[in-house]
Amino acid sequence: MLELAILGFLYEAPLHGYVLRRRIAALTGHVRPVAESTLYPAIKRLEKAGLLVRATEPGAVAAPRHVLRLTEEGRRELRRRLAEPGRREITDENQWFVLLAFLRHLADPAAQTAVLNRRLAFLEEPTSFFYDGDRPIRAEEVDDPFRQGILTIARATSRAELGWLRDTLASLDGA
Amino acid sequence: MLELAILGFLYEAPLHGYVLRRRIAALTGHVRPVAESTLYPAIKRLEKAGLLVRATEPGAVAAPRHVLRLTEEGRRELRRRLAEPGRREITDENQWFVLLAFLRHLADPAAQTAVLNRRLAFLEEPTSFFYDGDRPIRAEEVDDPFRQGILTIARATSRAELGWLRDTLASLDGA
DNA sequence: CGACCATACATCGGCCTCGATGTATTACGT
DNA sequence: ACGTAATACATCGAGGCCGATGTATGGTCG
Repeated sequence: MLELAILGFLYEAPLHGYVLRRRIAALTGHVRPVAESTLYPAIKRLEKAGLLVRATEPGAVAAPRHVLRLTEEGRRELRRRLAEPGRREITDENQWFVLLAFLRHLADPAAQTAVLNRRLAFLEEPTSFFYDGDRPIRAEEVDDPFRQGILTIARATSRAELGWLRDTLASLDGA
Repeated sequence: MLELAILGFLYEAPLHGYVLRRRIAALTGHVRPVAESTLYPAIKRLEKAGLLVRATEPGAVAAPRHVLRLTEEGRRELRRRLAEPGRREITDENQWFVLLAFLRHLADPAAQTAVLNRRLAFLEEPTSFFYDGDRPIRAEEVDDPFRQGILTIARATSRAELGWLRDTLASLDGA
């Protein structure tokens, strides 16, 4: 998820770590902040894997900056990760949102459609949070107001996303 | 999050690991599956911390089971974690849902209200995913349909949850 | 009667993440 | 002149999570 965000932001323009950090904080930080001690090793990993290169520039404001730029391999890797997301990226809303934030970088509308269809299939699987044996329990049956909340909120989210997905798939198909 | 789920499920009744695993899978598994190799060490940690004890029973169907039971300290610890959640449990929907699933075990309605109010405060902070400098960008301004989706879905979720929160807070206040 | 699946638990190595801490510079208020 | 905050990067140790793999047993189905 972190690596995807790094690749995604660098895909558009080279950035140095500090700005990258603030972009990531804006994207996912209110929900799941990323520590600096997680970001910098992640950058190093990607560098070691040949997905990005660093160029040291004198610091405009403070210490010298390392401007990060994706290599051609890095650009391919982002597109690959967008086109072939793991199951977690599809099911976990946090990770899914990161993927969505960069899905525009997949040039082929058919590839974008394929990814959205995977999410659609996941959302259409009937799932609950609570079961009576194998039978999913509906919000109306639960007497605990907090568990009712979970089901209510999840249902509203699902409904909104299904609507958006169908609209977007239709317009991708039309285009 | 995992530990909270273990404590929460065991709070109501002693269970053995396998059943516990299936309960957790139902609660969070469709979004974020928990590997067995994560669950069993987590149980051990809690045992080592004196929060639960194991009793070996001959297996009804297969191998012998370890029936897990919370100690008095374990019960206190669940209530403590519910009453004083970390920031992540408030902001991350996945973790928040786990907390909500067990919030009923907090006997005091005032304590429940306090937790819901923390979530309310978080949801009322104006946040976006994308910024133009410091100014949050609204869904209507984004031309990328995928980023529009993120904002649309997040807004729908937020609206639904705010409605539920206000209703629930009102009824807790009335009770 | 043999294959396979569900039950039930466990370990190991590798990797990722986090909190704490450190270094250095510039800007700003007071 | 001095403290504090923001900029900008980095390391380290502790601990958590995962995939792979292992060990049993009992039930089901062809």
